[in-house]
Amino acid sequence: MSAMPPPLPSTADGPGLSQAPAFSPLYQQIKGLILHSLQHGEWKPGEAIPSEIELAGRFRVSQGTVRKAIDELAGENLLLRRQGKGTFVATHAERQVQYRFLKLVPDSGDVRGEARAQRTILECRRLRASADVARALALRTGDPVLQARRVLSFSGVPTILEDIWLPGHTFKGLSAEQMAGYQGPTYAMFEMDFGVRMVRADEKLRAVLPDEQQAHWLAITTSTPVLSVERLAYTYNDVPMELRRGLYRTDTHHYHNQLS
Amino acid sequence: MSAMPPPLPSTADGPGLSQAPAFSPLYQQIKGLILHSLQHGEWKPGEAIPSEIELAGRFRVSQGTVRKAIDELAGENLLLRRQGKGTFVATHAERQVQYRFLKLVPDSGDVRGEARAQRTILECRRLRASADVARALALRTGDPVLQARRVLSFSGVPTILEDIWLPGHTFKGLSAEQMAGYQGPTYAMFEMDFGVRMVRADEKLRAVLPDEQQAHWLAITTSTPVLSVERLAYTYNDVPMELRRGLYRTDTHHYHNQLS
DNA sequence: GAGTGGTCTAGACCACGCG
DNA sequence: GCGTGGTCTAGACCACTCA
Repeated sequence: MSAMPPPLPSTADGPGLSQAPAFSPLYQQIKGLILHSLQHGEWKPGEAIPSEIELAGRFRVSQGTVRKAIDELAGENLLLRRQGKGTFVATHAERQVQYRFLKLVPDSGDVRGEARAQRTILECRRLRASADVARALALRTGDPVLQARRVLSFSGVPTILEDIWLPGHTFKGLSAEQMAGYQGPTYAMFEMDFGVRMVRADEKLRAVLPDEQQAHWLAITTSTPVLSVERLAYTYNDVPMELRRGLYRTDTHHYHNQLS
Repeated sequence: MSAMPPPLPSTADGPGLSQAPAFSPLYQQIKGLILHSLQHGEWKPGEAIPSEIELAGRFRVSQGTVRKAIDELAGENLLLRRQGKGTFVATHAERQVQYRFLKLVPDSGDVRGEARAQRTILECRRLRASADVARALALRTGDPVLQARRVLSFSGVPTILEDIWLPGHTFKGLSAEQMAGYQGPTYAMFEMDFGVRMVRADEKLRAVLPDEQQAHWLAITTSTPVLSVERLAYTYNDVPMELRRGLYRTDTHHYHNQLS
């Protein structure tokens, strides 16, 4: 006999969901439901989601349970809590967390807001996925993909040369003008124009020598080592959505990583 | 009139602590107290700390408040929770999180437990801090420091060459035998023998060419680019405790980084 | 079965932002 | 002054570990 009636004892489901396996705490199920709404664009990047109390009512759970679900989503940078205002869908357009995935910083001074990058689009075309690109993006070889090549310069110095591959299906209609013209992070443009939000990414780093062409675009010699950065970026649910292969000059910048 | 008497209204202090500035939640103060005990070795790495209920009693707060403090410390990898068993002081000797700070992984297969590193100590001596080393370790130029140089090999292939600088005062008596003989992570040895636990670190990465000597130890040519990794590791309270300058071969391995 | 961490609830109050 | 998130409490029950 329980003095406090738990509306959803153990693995039961009020909101309309069921699990088979081990045991899923209520707040995890709530988290899943919120995640589902995020994926399906019920609330757009930058917008506020309903208040904790309202969500608690909707899901028939206590505010504390909703809170724990939101806490985790905020910890994963999917939501952003602002005391006194509400909880918001995170976006790459935020002033504070702009270029969250770019770990290259100038050797002197850490002020990233200072010298903003200038973009030069060298190429932007649609083609068929090669075997390795297809594998990375979970496509089939020959599927349509978009490829862009660009140079990022800081204070007029070309510093990053990168190739970007995107699934052609999702990014239908992306143009060089769009890549060049948008003010702010490219990932913010992806959110605005294609409803695709990059949530996390894996990077593989290597030291390499550039070939003739690469050296040319970076205004260095072929005997200047550069940092090769291969990034695979994911949207919700661990779906890979972008492959990037970049070369970073590290004579005036360095790649900064925080371990904990 | 409050129906529930909060023993420490707002910024008051039960456990014996006071703040001047803005406003410090109770659980933050509790966190500080636990942190203090960790720093002063009240509980050693690997040991269990008192149960939540016991700590709640000691600090005269509710279990929930202690829980939130511990949650944050666990999130920072200072504590490790194990359901049914207790909460433990984190250590670099844990099987699962061994080499947590080493981000170099073999290109094929991610099984880090497989091919364990073989250490070769090339050098281990005491000397006086140069200006840059002193600045990094928050010492004064000329202060005693320990310096070690070693090669890490995987499957017999020399892959990492690194120099390590440590404050001579704290690591008095560290010998080459100790560096070479210890089984397991070097950071675990630091915990055991010197009571120093590395808690977080910053790394700066660059692509460089090795000089003659470096190339020799890594069994490569001077025209093979390598990854330069400068690491500054901190113990509790953001006190810098170790400077490492490593060169990583990236022909068979890569530096893996997870962004989120 | 005792003890530990993990979940869930309900309710009170606080800090913050904004009209 | 209201609404939002943030803190704190007290208590019940669940899941896990180990003797």
